[in-house]
Amino acid sequence: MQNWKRTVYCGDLNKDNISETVVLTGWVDTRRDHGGLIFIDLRDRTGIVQVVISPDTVPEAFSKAEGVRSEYVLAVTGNVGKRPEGSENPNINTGDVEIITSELKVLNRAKTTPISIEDNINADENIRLRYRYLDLRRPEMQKNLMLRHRASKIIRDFLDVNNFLEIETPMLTRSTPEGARDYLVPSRLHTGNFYALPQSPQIFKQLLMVSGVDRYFQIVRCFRDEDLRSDRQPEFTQVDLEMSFVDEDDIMSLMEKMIARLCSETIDVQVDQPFQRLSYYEAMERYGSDKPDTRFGMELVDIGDIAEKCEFKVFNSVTSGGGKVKGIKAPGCASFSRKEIDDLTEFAAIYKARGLAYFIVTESGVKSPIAKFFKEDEINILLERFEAGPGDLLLFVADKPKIVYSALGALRLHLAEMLDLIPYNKYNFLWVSDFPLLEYDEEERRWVAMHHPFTSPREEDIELLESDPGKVRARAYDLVFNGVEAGGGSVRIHNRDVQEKMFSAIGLSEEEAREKFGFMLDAFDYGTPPHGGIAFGLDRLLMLLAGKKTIRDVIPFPKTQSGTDLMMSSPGSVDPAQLQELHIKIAGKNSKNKTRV
RNA sequence: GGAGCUGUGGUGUAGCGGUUAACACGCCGGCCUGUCACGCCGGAGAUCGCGAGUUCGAUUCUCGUCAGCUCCGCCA
Repeated sequence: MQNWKRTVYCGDLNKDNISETVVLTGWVDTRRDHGGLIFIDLRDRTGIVQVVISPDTVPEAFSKAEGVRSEYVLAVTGNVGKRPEGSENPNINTGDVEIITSELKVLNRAKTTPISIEDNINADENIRLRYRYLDLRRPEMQKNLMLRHRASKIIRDFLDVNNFLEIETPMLTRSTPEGARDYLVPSRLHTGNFYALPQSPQIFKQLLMVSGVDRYFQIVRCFRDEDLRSDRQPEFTQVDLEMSFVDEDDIMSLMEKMIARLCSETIDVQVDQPFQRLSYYEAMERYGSDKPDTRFGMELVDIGDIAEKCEFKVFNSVTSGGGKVKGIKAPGCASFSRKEIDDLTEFAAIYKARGLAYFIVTESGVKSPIAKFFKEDEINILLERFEAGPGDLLLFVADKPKIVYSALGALRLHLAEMLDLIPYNKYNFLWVSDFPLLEYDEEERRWVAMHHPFTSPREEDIELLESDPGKVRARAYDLVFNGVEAGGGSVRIHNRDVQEKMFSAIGLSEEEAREKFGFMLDAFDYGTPPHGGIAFGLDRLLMLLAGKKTIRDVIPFPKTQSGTDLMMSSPGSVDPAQLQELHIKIAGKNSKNKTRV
């Protein structure tokens, strides 16, 4: 009686195993049938190993092997043999050995798969998502799953050693004002009332500090019902933590150690500490972004002073109206055609820039429709400031600061990508800090918290909360990783008076504050330690560590851009009886009740 | 809510106002005892996302629609 229990993983075999008898299980990666000899590459999550089946020695196994096809599930018993001289395969880890089959069992058959199980396939994401279980069978996706596991484990171990307690917080919680749109869950026991899924465990972790937990963490799913992007999913995972009796430097320096360890132990990259720090204002001025990609230069250059004096009306009217005029140098792009420059203008228009002025720098001077508005010395100062020489192209945007930043910031990234100026082997981390506590929301016509309403203002700015809210600086910091916001946190308000002032600054009435956050204000009355914390987007960290362009590649079962799951067809309709039980009626004729097949 | 790109055998692509819709991989059958992108021979497989319009004729042009992706808005 043959025992078919696996004794070893395919990818773990090497010279040391030679002459061992092993039992392997796995999927048929490829089958090479030479008529008189069959090779099967057997694959499991560790890799592949070549299995040889000879008709002379094992005719029964051979005839079974003839019927085997790709992705069949097999168990193979055999001897680990050294490959014949010259037939080693240096391309695979197990290439020195092969399995001389003695017995073979087909555990299951497989239809031809809609996508092939190999790396570098170019299949439509549509199909990959519909057959996600097959997509995940591909080695690169398996690698991502393993990376995810490794990363969580490294983080968990690091935080454990540093005295953090892993504590779970509720998933059924309540909707609070501010922030993203909530996912709601109807309450059956309380007709007409709803739970909300957490956008983050923010309030709970602060209350845990009140409880004396001192250091908390959680690797936790969060939910935000907003539109999706390549780095945004409706449910995503945060590495969430909070510490008592610390200031921002304590948090940042500990987190730098954690991130550095994560990088070294997952992708063997050593990152320098301390991380670079940049103020929000400096980040916006130099990169046009609060999450600058600092792997390359191409910084924005301010020419407000020259614009102010020049004859070009568009420029000087902007400066006199409180706007900004800034530019960027596209190195070696003087040869751009009219069409290419038009395309850049169109690109800038996405960010509401009304125009894109340009200077083409040549040996014989500057060519530009607006050059005539500038004096020669103004042009020279300008070229010097950009360190521009013949062959370069200068691009300018004049507008409200916000538009100048976002248009040029995006243009900077766009050009860098176009010109292949981004060193993809670099891993740059930086902290952006000194954010404004509040920003004015034109639509709602009120101040809103830039981070969240529990972020502490700087001590010396507290008095400005009432007089000049826009000037108040927050004790907040974001971790930026290769131009992606990978995390953010702050020192929190731990004082009832300040918290009430904050609520009032964002236009939350006393009644509302009491109704929505009364429990929190109450908690602050019972001895709340100073505390602060941070949360990282685990999916984004993994995306960057894995060198992927979207977090979907590091999420086992992600949603499409329209928030659907193509594999299980969610969201889906529910039985009317379920709705009735919840006292819910679907209003409106446009209610979608279709089920995808 | 908006903009752009994409949609052709199982997969990835080519193509064009009239084609027998082409190619590669895969698949099926045959041959093959050292391959590993195995090789050789043969074969099957596509109402060109869906709907309407223009046209003698639409996979091709136009409009709409659906789906996927990228982005703006949104995302404390």
